[in-house]
Amino acid sequence: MNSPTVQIVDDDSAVRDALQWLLQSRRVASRTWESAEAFLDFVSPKLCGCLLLDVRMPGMSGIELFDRLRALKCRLPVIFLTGHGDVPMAVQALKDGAFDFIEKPYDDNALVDKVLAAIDHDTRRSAKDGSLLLLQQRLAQLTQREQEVMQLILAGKLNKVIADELNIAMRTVEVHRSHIFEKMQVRSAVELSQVLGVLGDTQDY
Amino acid sequence: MNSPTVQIVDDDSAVRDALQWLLQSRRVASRTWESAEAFLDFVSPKLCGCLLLDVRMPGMSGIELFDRLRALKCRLPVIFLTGHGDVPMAVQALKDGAFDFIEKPYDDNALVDKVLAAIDHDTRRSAKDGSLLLLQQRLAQLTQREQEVMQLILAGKLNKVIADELNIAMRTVEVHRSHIFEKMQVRSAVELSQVLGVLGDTQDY
DNA sequence: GTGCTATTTGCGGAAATCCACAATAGCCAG
DNA sequence: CTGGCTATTGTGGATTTCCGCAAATAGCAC
Repeated sequence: MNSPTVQIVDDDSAVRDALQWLLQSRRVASRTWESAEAFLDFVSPKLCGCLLLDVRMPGMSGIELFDRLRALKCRLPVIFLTGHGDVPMAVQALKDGAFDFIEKPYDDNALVDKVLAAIDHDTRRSAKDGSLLLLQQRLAQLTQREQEVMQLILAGKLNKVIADELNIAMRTVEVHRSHIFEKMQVRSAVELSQVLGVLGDTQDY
Repeated sequence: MNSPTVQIVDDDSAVRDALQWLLQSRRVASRTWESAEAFLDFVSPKLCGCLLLDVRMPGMSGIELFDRLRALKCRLPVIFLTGHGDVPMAVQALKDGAFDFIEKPYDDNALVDKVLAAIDHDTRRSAKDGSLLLLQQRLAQLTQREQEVMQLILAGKLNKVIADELNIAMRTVEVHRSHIFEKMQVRSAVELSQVLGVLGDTQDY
């Protein structure tokens, strides 16, 4: 969809311009916002790249915006910018999943490096999310009954046992079984268990 | 093995005593060290609990000790203590896997909470490591050939195909297969794939 | 050499899976 | 009401898995 872009949110136009100029000089696309509210109006799950976010702003603070974005499931990596060396805040932000926390004045090269790292991280995450989504779409194709049967298959139960537990004929289980394999695009219960295995560990940083 | 203990490393005896007294008053076991070197001599993989570590010390710094511990695969959660609000250092430490980063002067209750959280984290990690170790011990029981066969089973291949690829009789594959299930204490290829699935995601914080 | 383990193979049968062909029944949309 | 989807079941056969019984070869340790 979109190409990786750095979203810059800062109330100080001088900072916004400096950042945008810096990134532009390194061939990194960016877009600026003068308040958390303005960006929040624009935010969409399709965004990719990263977010350069000033902590202290009139109105909604960067930290507040960060919380809102998390609530909105926006997974954009966030790099905080702050002029006030606040260790507890930095620690909390990172523990809450912020990608980085930089003090102003910042070093140009260091900042660009961190931005590039964040973009790279987001690119990888998007790819992972993509295959995860594909998997979930396949899962969604399964009918209710098929999902029930699948659970029992993954529990390692024999068709005979599954038939018993669901009070249906073994033949019916066999039919469901083959439909499940077909829809999930696997050829055995082992493969099924493996492709579904990655669903458990959806972590970030 | 050991009961959870807080290892306190600080060159200032007043700080050491204050921390130990504080923890003792909350019924948390602790032990103190006056230098990174002293602790490093004592460290063992059996330790559990957490590490309260002063950043700035004569000789080896807390950060240096932290690096050494990581190299030694010591998984003890580390809470840094520092008197100098250094945001970049805190950020780097957390990104490197430190559990927390606290500024002096610290709030007693907040510090104890973080210590308890770290101990809790370590306890969970130990449990996870334990079952992981058990799994690896079982894996180690498999002979070379059995491991080869297991790989192919996990690739979803039929016994017939496995026999072809290894240039052995199908019956041999069947024997290996049953030995594998027996040693790994599972009753089907699906279960096998599931118990081995957790091996992929050995992460921390 | 003897004993132990790993690796290999064959035979034969019980049990389970996979599948094509065929059919019944309920529900919902056009 | 007719066509499509879902769920269900049956028959019968090909293929595969699982397993006990039996046994041969090779390497390694005591």
